[in-house]
Amino acid sequence: MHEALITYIHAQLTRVLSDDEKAAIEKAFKPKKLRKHQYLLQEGEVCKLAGFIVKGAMKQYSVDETGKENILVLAIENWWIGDRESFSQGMPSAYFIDAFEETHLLVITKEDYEKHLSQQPFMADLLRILAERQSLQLLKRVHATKTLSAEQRLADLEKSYPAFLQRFPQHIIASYLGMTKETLSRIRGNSTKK
Amino acid sequence: MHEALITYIHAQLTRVLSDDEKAAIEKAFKPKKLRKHQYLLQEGEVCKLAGFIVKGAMKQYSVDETGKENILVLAIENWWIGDRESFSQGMPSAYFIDAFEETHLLVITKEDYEKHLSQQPFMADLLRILAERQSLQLLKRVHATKTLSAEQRLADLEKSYPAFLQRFPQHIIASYLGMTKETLSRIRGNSTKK
DNA sequence: AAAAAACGTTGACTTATATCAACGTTTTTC
DNA sequence: GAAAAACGTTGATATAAGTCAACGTTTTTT
Repeated sequence: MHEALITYIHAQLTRVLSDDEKAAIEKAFKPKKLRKHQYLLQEGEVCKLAGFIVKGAMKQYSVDETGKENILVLAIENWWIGDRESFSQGMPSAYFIDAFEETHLLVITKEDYEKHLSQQPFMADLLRILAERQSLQLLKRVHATKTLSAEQRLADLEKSYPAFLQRFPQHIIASYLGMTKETLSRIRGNSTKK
Repeated sequence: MHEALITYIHAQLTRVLSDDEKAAIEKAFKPKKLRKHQYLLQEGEVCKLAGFIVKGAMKQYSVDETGKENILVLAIENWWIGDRESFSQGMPSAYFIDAFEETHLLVITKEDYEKHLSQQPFMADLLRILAERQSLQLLKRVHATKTLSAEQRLADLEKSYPAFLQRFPQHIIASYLGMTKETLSRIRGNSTKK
């Protein structure tokens, strides 16, 4: 059940976990299955769960006045999902998170984290590593949106996260990249032709 | 000399530091003064220093083919500065970092970190807290550039970091916000008039 | 204090991307 | 397996913001 997560943590820390550490993880994280289109979080709710995706695909997005979805985060196997700000500070979320396919998660609540993992020193390291990596990725994304054209941003995604392109339909990718589906369609036409 | 940094760390950790911990900080961080326009880092170099700004103001930016500066990060007192990716992975940086005013830093090298701070458990917590905060800020910034107009982004900055607006000239702010100085000028005209 | 550089504003024009709309194809639902 | 929904493409048009250029003001340099 928890092998995927344990393997993942092992890889992040570049060391194996002790039996105690594994046991703590198994106690803290509970399996949760979401059907396609099911919400993990809705705007206005406090995010009670942080999840590790064992299988499936999810998206995090906001919805504007006109009902348009604006996709901020895409996540597939071996990614984390959840609104961290809402989760850690207990404030209402501005986002929706839902399953784009049937998705199998391992989720943890704040209470289970406190109870089983907060005293584990390896967790401070793991959380630091994950936060640092995420902040590097996001800085690149800020830089990309400031400096690259729509076409270059697509090329960048193709290079950095090709899996997303196979996994999500174009209108989702377009929103993630900060352009309309029409623009993405035209851009793809160009680069395929050349 | 190091009081500002110690006070800052104290605030982040929400606990006081022991004399030992303070001593480790004082050994690891060295004062460094930069004159106006002096570089801390240039594109292509490996970032050897991470700095805490005691007094002054700095900017991190890339320069495109046409010579245009694209400002990614602005930092003033009590902010950190440095290219983390280059610093921690030893790769050549894509960015310039320079002092916008005469600036007084406390800087640390990787070697001094390893020697004096890497065994200190409080550092894992501090680094985690900083990385988590940064990643929340960056996610907001990604969201803002995806969903807000130039005018709304300015309003957002006025609300979130008013100090920047007093500290940096408009063409710097404009670049940081991802617009031209002309657009910023016109936008300010609008909101002032109303 | 003069000269040079940096800064901010305004106008005319351009451009990348958005919007709106129509239509064919594929996938999902019941 | 028929109906509905989701998806992708293409065309016509609109628009926010960029570019280029000129000019006055403020700040910095020497």
